[in-house]
Amino acid sequence: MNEESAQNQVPASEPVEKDEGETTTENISKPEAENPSVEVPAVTDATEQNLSSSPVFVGETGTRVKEENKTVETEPPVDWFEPLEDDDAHSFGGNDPEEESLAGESERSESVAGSEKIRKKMFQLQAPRRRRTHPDEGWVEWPALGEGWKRKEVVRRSGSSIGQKDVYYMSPRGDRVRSRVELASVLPIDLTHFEFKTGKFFEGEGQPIRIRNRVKKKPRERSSSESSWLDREGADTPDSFHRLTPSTMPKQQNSFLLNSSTGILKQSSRTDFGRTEDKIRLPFPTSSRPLPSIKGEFGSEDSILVCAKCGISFTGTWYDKQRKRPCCPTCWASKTKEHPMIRFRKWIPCGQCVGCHNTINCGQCANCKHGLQSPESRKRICRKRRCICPIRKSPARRTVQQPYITASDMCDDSSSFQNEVGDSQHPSLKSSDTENLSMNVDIDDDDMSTDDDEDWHRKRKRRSCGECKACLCRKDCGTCDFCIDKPKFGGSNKKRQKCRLRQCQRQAMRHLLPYQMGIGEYGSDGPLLAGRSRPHYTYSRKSNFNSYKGSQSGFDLSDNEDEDNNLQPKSWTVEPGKAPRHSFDMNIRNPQLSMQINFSDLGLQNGLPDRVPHISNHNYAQTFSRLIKRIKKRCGFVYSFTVKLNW
DNA sequence: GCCAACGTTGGC
DNA sequence: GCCAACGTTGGC
Repeated sequence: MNEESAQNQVPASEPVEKDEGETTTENISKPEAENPSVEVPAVTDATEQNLSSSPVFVGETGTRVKEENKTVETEPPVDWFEPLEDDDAHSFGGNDPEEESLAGESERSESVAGSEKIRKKMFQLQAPRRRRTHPDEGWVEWPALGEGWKRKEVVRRSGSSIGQKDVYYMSPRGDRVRSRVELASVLPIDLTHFEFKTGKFFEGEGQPIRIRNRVKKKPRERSSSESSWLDREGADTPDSFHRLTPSTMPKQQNSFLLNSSTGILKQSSRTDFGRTEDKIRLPFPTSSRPLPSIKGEFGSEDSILVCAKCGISFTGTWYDKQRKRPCCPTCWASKTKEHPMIRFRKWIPCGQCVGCHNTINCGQCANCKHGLQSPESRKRICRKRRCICPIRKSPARRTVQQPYITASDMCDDSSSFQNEVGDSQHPSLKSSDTENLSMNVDIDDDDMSTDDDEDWHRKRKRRSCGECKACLCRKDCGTCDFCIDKPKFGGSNKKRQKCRLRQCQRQAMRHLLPYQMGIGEYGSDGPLLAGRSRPHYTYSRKSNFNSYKGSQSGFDLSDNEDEDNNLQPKSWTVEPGKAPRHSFDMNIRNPQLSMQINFSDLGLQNGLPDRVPHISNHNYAQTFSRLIKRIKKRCGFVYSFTVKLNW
């Protein structure tokens, strides 16, 4: 490093160069050493200060641009190929219009720029200050491409792609080439067997011409949760144009596990299984290169990144949501920005537990047999190899006060995890969350397949069995509260729930079911009381109910109708256009409290007189009396009703 | 991109 | 504990 400093003839008075010298990696020093004759012009102090003191280097202000342009006249542009902090190595000193525009974009937003500055300053505390290299240094004669060609490798030391090594070529005419495409345009030879990264030609089957290391993913191989935000974020972020491996990120995520206690990053069961490794690999590090230790030296290996969140180095090209900083798979999985709290919504194998470490299929379990019977079908992981303490991942709408749970934390003591997640004191685990967690942790055959995306998909679909009458019904009743809420029925889309009539009789949450189901209407078609349990069922009819059925109560209880229909939602819904505007809540409660309806209160419950002449208390009484009779007739017992009338 | 609807949470 | 509200997902 000192040697390199000497070679670069860096003035000792330049603090940046001093600092940089101490952190320069071999990746840089090597080519420089190989080309010691390269003369490194001195950099003016003014420029140096500008470049070192501000995290925004490209056109931060008009003055800045002018200064830099002025500098260009007196000396070569500073590191035209190496990223300046936020830029990546593809930047050619702002020659790339796209990059220019992007840089300008970031600068136009003061708030963004401000936060960026803070972030960069913080990041600089972790990462060594980048060392500026001269554009003319580091070039190595590269006769493989012909006489006069030069090659250079540069390791990115900043920006979101920090740690990545870029290869550049320079033609005898001075054309700088940074990609195969550009090379092809400059060098009119057959580059079929030329590997840009290594700069070598391969013949025959020596090596694939270009290893993309990408999996041609089916749409369903990536959950929309990830794809959506990946796409969204990627589309939003300035550096999205050089997003590296977006489509494979979710899978790659599964390929790493971070033990927070040991700090060891290791490949997970996914890779251990050997199934995905063939098709999913990290894009930059070679497969033969061992994964770095937790203390892997920053920048000393290809694609070693330092997680901006936890500070752990890792291989790959993981970035946080904004792609602004490196983000290790574990932190990435959390999909939380800065907050150390995460919320799990999608299960991924931890890679640490017994199940994940088991690499041998038992051949006896249902999943193994399933695979043997129908190998073409979706593979299910052997039950013996199934992760017993999966990590839940995916972004949450809101950050919750949940401790940062790592794979190792859960693997070390999965029971504690269970206890932890079941802690009723935990805000995120109260009420529905506890149920959801227990629901998801309770893994059945399909819950932890080899494809966690499918798992998630199934979880989301588990509210529908697809077989019951309700699931097979494709038509909304148009009258239940959920239908009325729908925009197509003129609703405000606040409830956003499926028609009650179409709520799965087996798996829908019970509070979404038609109330009759709670007392056995669908009992013959599926397990009773399936889904999420609630103490009682409430069906609200608020002011968006504009009318009332001719039967006055909204309950069509005529005896000459099919009884099933009478107990279908449409029987208790109101019909638009006929009537007094009111709403009511009817709670079905303890069966032992039947016949507790105080009919005399019905019309006056809100202290209001019966303002609807043709609907008297007596009518209500009759209506509900008939209703109760019918329910009693069908079910043998009667729940009590609490009816609230909101006029 | 639209839309149905799943799943979650704050307010009550 | 309930539920209105709505962010988000997933199908099309």
